[in-house]
This record gives sequence, C-alpha cells and structure tokens, in this order.
Amino acid sequence: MDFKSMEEKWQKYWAEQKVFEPEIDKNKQAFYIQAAYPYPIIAKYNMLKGKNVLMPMGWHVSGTPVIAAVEALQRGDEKTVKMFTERFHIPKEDLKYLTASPESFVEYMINKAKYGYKAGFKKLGLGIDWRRELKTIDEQYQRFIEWQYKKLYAKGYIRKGHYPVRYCPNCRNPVGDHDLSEGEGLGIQEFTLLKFRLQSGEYLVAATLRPETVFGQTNIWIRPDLEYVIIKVGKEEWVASKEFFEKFQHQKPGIEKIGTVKGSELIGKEVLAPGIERKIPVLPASFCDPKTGTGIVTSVPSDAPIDYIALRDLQNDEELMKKYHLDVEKIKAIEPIPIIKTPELGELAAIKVCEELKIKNQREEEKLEEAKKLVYKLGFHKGIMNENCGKYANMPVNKAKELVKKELIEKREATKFYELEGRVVCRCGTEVIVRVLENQWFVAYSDPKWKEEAKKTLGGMRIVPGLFRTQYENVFEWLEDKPCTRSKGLGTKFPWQKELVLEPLADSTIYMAYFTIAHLIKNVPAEKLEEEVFDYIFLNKGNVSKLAKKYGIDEKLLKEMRESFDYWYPLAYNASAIELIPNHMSFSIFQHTAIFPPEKRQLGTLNLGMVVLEGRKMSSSKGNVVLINDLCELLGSDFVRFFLMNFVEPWEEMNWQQREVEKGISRLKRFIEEIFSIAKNVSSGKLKLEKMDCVEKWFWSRINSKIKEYTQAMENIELRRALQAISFQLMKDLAWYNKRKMKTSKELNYYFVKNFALCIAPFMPHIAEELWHKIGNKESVFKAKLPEKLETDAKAEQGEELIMNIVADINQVKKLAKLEKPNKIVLYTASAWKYRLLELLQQKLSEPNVGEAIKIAMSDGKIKSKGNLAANVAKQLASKIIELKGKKEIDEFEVLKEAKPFLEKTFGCEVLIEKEEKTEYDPKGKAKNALPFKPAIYME
RNA sequence: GCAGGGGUACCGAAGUGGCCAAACGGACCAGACUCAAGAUCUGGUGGCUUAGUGCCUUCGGCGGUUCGAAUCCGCCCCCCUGCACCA
Repeated sequence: MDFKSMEEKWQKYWAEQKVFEPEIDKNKQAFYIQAAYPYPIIAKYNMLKGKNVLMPMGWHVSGTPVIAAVEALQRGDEKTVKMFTERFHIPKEDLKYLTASPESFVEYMINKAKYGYKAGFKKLGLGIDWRRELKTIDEQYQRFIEWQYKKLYAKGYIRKGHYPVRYCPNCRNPVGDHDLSEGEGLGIQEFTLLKFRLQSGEYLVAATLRPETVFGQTNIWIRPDLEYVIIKVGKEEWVASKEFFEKFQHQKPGIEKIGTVKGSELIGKEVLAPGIERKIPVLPASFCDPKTGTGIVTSVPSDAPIDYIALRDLQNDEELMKKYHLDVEKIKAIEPIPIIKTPELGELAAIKVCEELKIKNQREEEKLEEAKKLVYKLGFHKGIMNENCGKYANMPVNKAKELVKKELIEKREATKFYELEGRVVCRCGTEVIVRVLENQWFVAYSDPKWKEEAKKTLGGMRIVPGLFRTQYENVFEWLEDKPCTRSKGLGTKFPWQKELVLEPLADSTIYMAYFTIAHLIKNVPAEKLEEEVFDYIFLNKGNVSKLAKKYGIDEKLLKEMRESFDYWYPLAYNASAIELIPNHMSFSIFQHTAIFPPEKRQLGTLNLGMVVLEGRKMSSSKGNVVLINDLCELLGSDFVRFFLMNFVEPWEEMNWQQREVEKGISRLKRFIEEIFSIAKNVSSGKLKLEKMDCVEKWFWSRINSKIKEYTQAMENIELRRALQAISFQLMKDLAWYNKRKMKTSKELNYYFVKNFALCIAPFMPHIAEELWHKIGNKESVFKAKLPEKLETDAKAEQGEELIMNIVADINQVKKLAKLEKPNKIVLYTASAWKYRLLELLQQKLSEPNVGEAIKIAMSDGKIKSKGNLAANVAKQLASKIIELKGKKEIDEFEVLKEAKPFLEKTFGCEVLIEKEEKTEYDPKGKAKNALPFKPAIYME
C-alpha cells in the first residue's frame, strides 16, 4: 500500500476543509492545548469526543542560543557549519541568510528551510492551526510581554536587588555551564566573612561556612611567611590575602588596596572575636591558603579537625612558639570549647573523629579532609547547640547557622562573601570568579501572598501523571526570587531599564493567552498596543468604544479578541518536559495566578519524559540527533507517530531505537493492510446480535471491551496503554476471529473497521481518514464521535476462553503423550454436581483453604455421596478459588458442540463431545477428571 | 548535600497482597514453509518433573508484618532528573 501518497492526500484535504482551524462555537466545549508531541494525540482524541479543539504553535527564540549559533556561523566554526549543512540539509549558498542577523536566521529556519521544524511538523500531520503562529520576537508579542511585566510590577512582584553570578572577567559576562571548559556544575557558596578587630583598629577577616561555630573560637590562624594586603573597605581597613582582594573587588565595588603586611608581623597579637566579644590570639599555621577565603582562618578546635590538630601541633612545639615570642603557658592552656552536641560524636566532634581516624599531624591532608566532611555533615543534620552558645542553646545547628549569620551581619561583625565550589574556567581560558550584580531585577516568587494563591491554583489543577504533584508542591515551597533580566540575547526589552532584556524563562509563562488572539492581532501596529488595550482583551477592563477611538483600533476587532480569549481560556493542559517542573511549569502557574482571575488560568499540566536516541541523550552539539522530517520520509509519518507513542507512556523516558521500530513496522503494516482488505467487504447495516454465532458475539464483545479500555486509558493520558489496546491486542483478537469464524458478517466487519478508524485516528490520522472514507463516510473522521455506551458479553468471552484453553491443553497433552497425529479426541464436560460444588465454594470460601473446602463439600448430601472423588474435586477447586472468583456457569457442552467443526479442522481428526456422567466411550477413565471450565481430555 | 522518580528474567518493559515462574515486545533456540536466504507461521527460553501436573529457586540487598509478598513496613546500596541565569 502507498502510505506516502495517502499522507499527502489527507493533509491537503484537512487544509481545504479547515479541520484544524477551529472557530468559536458556543455549542461546543472549548478545549485548548499546547502543541508539542504528544499533545496532538490528546487534541485529536478530544475532537472525537465532540470538543472544539485549538492547538497552536509558536517559536520561542528568546535568549542566547540563536545569537550563539549566528556568531559561530559568522566566524565559520566548522562544527556548527557542518551541523547546519549536513544535519539540517541547508544548502551552502543559503548560509548567508543564517549569518545575516539573528532575525534572518530565525525567519529562515522556521519558514524557508526545507527540513526546518515547521516543515517537519506539517509532515507529521499534527493538525496545528498555523494562522496563530507566533515568534517571541514579534513586535506585537513583545508589547504583550511588556504588558505582562507591568501587571506584575503593579502588584509589587518585580523587585531589584543584588545577585551573585559566575562571571568571566575577560568576556565581561555572566557564564553558564555551557560557557565553561572546566568546572561545569560547580556552584556558588556563600561564606560568612568574620571581622576580627585588632587593637590598632584594622580588621583581620576570615571566611567560614560555619558561622554558628563562632562560640567555639579559641584563636585565629595566619601564615607567617605570607604577605597580606591591607584593603580599604568604606571607612574600615581589612587585612586579607591578595587573591581575596582581587576576587572581592567584583563583589564590593570601590574597595582599594592601600598597603601590605607580612603575616609574621601579626602573630602573637590579640583580636576581638566576632559573636563572642572575647579577645583571642593570632597564631601561626602553615595550612592557610591565600587562594581559599582570605588566607586567614578562624580556629574552632572543637568542631574543625584541622584547627584541633594544628593547635595540638603548636602546643607540642615549644621552639615554634618561642620563635614567634608567644606565651608558652598561655598557648598550652588553650582548650577546645564544646559547642555542638551530636548523638554519634558527643560534644567535641573534631577531637573524637581525629582520634578515630588516628590523625597524627597536619600533613595528613586526606584524612583531615575526610574528618572535616564527617564532622560537618553530622553537625549540620543532627547537631544541637549547647549551653555555651548563649541564646542559641538547644537549637538545631541547621537553624542556628542562619540566625547567627544574620545577627553577625546586622551587628556589622560579618558580611557575605561568595566563592566558587572549585576551579571554574571559561572557554576563553580565563578563570571564572563570582561577581555580585548590583542592579539585578527579580520576579518575586518568594512573596508569601503570591505563593499562597499559586498553591491554591495548583491545588485545583490536574497533574498528569499524578505522581509529580508532590514535586510541584516542593518546588512551590522553596521557590525564591528569580532574576528575570540579562544583558545579552534575543527577547523583549525590560520596560524599566531598556538596555536589559527579559530572559527566556521570563517571557514564556503566559504566552498561551496570546495564542487565542495571535491571528487577530497580527495586523495591528505594535505601537497602538498600550497597556489599556490588553487590559480590555484579557481582563475585560475599560470601555471598548473609547479604547477603539483612543488608539485607532477597529472596535469589532477588539471585541473579537476579547471574545476569543474568553472562549478558549482557561488552558486545558500546559505541557512540557519533566525537568522543567522547577522553573517553566511552576512559573507559568505563578504568573497565571498573578495576572488572570481564577477561572482563566490553567486546568492542568502534562509532564513529559525525555527522548533519548539509541540509548544516548539527544544533543545537537554532539551530532546525536535525528530529524523528524527524515524519519517521516523514511518510515511514513503515521508509523513514526505510532512508535513515538508505543514505547513508553508520555512522561517516561523514551528510547528511540530505529532497528526495533523497523522490525515492528512490518508487522503493523500487515495488520493495517488486513484491515483495509476487510474494509472492502463491509455493509453499514445494523448489527443483529441475536443472529450472531458464538464467535461473532465474542469478537463484537472484544472490540467493545478494547474500546472501553482505550477510552479509559485516553482519559488518563496513558497513551501507550490506549494505543496497545486498540492495536496489538486487537490484532490478536482479529487473528483468533479469523481462525475461528465459520462465516463472514459484513455488518460486523463494518463495525470493526469503523471503530478501529475512530480509535486510531489520533495516532494515525492519515490512515484513519483513508479507512473512514473507504467504508463510505463523506466527512472527516475528526467530525465524527467515539461511541459512548458499550456493552460486552461475558458469556461469549468465557465461552471463547474455554475453546482457547482447550486448544492449548490438547496441544500440551499431544506433546506429552507423544501423539503426533491423534485419531480421535474426546472431550468430557463436568457433571452438574461439580458446578454445584463450585458455586458453594464461591459463596463460602474466601481463601484457598483445602480443609475448609472439603468440609463445605461434605455438608451437601448429594455431593457427599460421591465420596472420595468429591473430596478430590473440592481440593482442586479450592486451590484455584481465587482464579475462579466471579466465573459463572456456562453451557460448556453447547459451546464445545458449536466449536466441534473448528476443533476437528484444527487437529485434523474426529472430536467427540461427551458429558462426564453420560459417556459411553471412556477407555482410560479420563472423564472423571473433568472440572468446571476444564473439560477432561482423552485422545488416541 | 537537598528534592523528586526509579531498580522485575538475556534486553526493553507490564505488574502494587493470593488468578505470578511473572503480560507484551525484542533477542535467542527448535519445528513448518522454501532449492536456499529472507519474510511468515507454530512451539520453547530459571531448575527438576508431568497426559493438560507438581515441587524447588527467583523480582537491587538485609531484616520484619502476613496463612500467603515482586507487591505492605524498616534500614542499606545503586541509577536517573532538577537545584536557578542554560533554554
């Protein structure tokens, strides 16, 4: 069959008939969904349920990727050029369109590229309303985004503050992971910078991750051989390493170096320690690293293994103490101060761990590192502050940490200092530092009122699959203010600081509302789209006539836009990848909540799994991509669609394996072709149930139960389950029906083909449409409705099951008895009393209890009279009682009699159907083995 | 580290208290068809047994609850995703 021309034919037909260009229809319920696989399936399914379905498509081109690609092409980057010319099949002479400008790049990739995304989506037959297409750099769209941010600003949700970022001093730009050649994934740590005042007024500064341990400070460490710098910070003078000064410049503009001081000059002095207002000595240590923190370290021997060991080393080294003219007795008298208690390590964690690990001196760096991690971890999770910690006594460490930090900063005894978790290097080769951006704009997702309201919205939404709800709830809990502007990239200019651009996650949260009017607003000049205009369209504020006059926009058009938004909203599902739950998906719920009234938000979210290719992550930079266009070309779009859905449910990770798909396709194609051949022999007359034989009733019942299963699965967005029910499972039933049937019913054929076409339509629209018309329909299959009330015939299904089991059992016995070709097969159905016994057991026995079963059997006089056999049967039935639950008696004798010709044909010999108690032919005494639903078998 | 999701036979993957030695698909093996290959069909794929059976071992590990656990509870190990300026 020529599936390819079938695709073209129906795509043309749909376009002509405007099947996927919905107009407002008040008689139909609106169903609005976003377009990305697999929504088209859900969209089409809802059409078949009689809803008016809108599915638009847009292009999110904000941010840096487009710019980066254009720049790479401009400088002729080989890899990038190769990617575009080979992977995306772009002719070399067309590259000039890509390098001309980001806008030209976008235009070309969307509309001109033969293998571009749009072409691919069209090829897949997605059914998108292209009239509503938008790009995030469209002028009108940008006006809409401006409006959005003005609404947020008015509510106080746009705020300004500082923000630490990873920053390349050479490129003069913040850097993300993809900009790095080393240190991907390393984050920013927030250190507390403690200030220790010298008698002379200057401060020695030390960075720590454990501000709560200030209560255990006994001294501070400094490297005698190192030259420190003196820095002017406001009115204060700080002493720290040169490396620190260089880094801190980016976090505190305006500081300057005003001198230097040798570490050894500071040894032996006393400083006033922050948080405890006690004087402690400055002592020498070799482990202070100028590159880490400030090169000065505060010493808490109770909870920092290195401090403890260094202190002990010093106390044992009188010569060293004398060298620096230290008071030996005083130093020796220093003792760790217990401050934190954990069940595992007691009150002096560092000492305990050093002893356990048998750390001898400062040179055992690896062991010290291990000890530090252990103490830190336990202390943080299980530690409780003790009575030496003043008002923080009895507080868990993880809580005290924040409070102590806050207090120290408020008392100006400390400040914040940001440090990278490790060495991070930009692609340009420069080492990355942390810079604090002063004028960073934020969206205040931390706002308690907003959070509350957003949680309410979430509470009323449908999350598919449901198991992700807790994740959303957690995200909502910890979501903090999110920076929303940046200096580089495509996108909308930030209204209050035009040199900044709204970043990509900021302009993609309520665009769904824009789609409802995208086709109408296209020709309205952007400059007319002032705040009030959108206020009217989306919030129904103001007077239309006045607005129309004031801005020179057609009043009818304004009303139409208003009506369109009102009709299509709320959105049925917002859908995106699972990894976007912590940002895009949650932001979208927040922003809908902030801007729109409760009845115009979102009804649900659909969370989709990743697609991996042959077991590896898809990545265009690594060349591990496959274009949907190429796939459709090769396999046919209906088949691509089918297998995209067939592997896993939408939210699970899908591994596209070409070989497996190709194998599966041939089977599927045969099935489809078989259905087409059935479609040649149909009659649309009504089914006459009373005239159908057992097999036909069975097939009819199976079709109905599969449609039921399909419908149920579709409602739960279990697309794979739905698809399998209607394809592979039905395929099996069809095969059995073909084998079993005694005559052909055109009506039943019609019933089968019609329902198959309907159910498969969301998945394989072209094939469905072809089938639909083949059996005589004149309108699009998408104008039809799925059947709703479906009956099944339990007796027919049980009867056929009996035949299937008998066939399997006969084969089994044949094999075991080593009878290649039996001459005669005799089947004996069970006596009435056995059914009677089964009924009793079904009523009285809830678990497979043999003793109880025999008791029940013997309580009935008639059954009891059968003696040993009765006990035996009771035993066998009891062990299968759960399996037999709910099975009702059928007339096995009649069923088998009807199937007799079939059985004789199948096994190529005479088949006798006998009743256990009436049989005259039972040479081996097999008849007594008969059980309900399990006739006895004898063969020779 | 924190949060969320997982670990099932050779592989992918169903299965949430007894119909489970575990659906379905792939791979593999045997048989049928064929000159042959491919395609297709039939059967098989934990072990031992057997006229359609029965028993033993198995669902990341270890313990527990239960007459009964892949499924429920506790602890542990491993994998995936996200953790914010990357869309």
